[in-house]
Amino acid sequence: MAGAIADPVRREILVLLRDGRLSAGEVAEHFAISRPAVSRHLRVLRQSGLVRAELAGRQRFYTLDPEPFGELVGWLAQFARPAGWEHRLDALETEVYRTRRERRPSPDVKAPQDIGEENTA
Amino acid sequence: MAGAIADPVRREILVLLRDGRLSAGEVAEHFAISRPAVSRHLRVLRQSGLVRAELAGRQRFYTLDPEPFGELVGWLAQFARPAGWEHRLDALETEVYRTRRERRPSPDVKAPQDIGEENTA
DNA sequence: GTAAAGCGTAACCTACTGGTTACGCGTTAC
DNA sequence: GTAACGCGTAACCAGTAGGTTACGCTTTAC
Repeated sequence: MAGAIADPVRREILVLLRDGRLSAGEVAEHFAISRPAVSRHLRVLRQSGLVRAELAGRQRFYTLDPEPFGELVGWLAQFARPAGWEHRLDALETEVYRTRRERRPSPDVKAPQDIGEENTA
Repeated sequence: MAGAIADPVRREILVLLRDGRLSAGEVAEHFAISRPAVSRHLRVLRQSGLVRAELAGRQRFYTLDPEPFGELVGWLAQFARPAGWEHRLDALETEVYRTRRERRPSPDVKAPQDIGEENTA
């Protein structure tokens, strides 16, 4: 997870995906490096759970998954000095998880199909 | 900055330092790796501004600097879905910076002496 | 059916990272 | 003054990360 964010290209991919889903090719267009290189960055992001891929014909659309970010923020929270920030972040994290559950009400709605990933975060 | 957090040893060092300042040797005791290896991790943390060293005789005491954490949290905030979290984090960040200023009221109080670092964050 | 498009994987190479041991420098102890 | 302590740096080495090109598979277009 932290390692996934350490790379500047991956961070930029995350920013791109912030505004909506993009196909692998659309993501690759934004970079000077080769498409396979971008493809591997996307794989790292997938495996750390920051991004989710959905198959649509011969294309793969990538979407942000906000959940793991809350996890990192939760870890960072223990280092903040000002009293109160930690509690507020706890509430915030809870909110993140709740929102996630609400976004996936029934797991059998598989249109489009999610691609399985080991999630080695 | 993000790279500094990516390493598990460095993350554990930060956790150790959370409860107060430690000398380089005390930090090293907690790990199975050699002292020079720990020393280099401490240097990375210093250069990314996450940690500050103060000279005391032949010892070097390390302290957390909470400020850069707020920076990372601020970056992460843009990826959170639930409405409201971003604003609350903005306020939180402000609080971090304010607290930091208050902790260093006069820069000419140099006892103990801070060690300069390029801060290549 | 055949060609092209869209992605991913494999194999390879280089550069960096993180570990080690050897060493040097300043500080404390005696 | 001399020895021991605390810590950092230097030199070296192995493993990993990130880049490239070549290739293969599935889907769309004709």
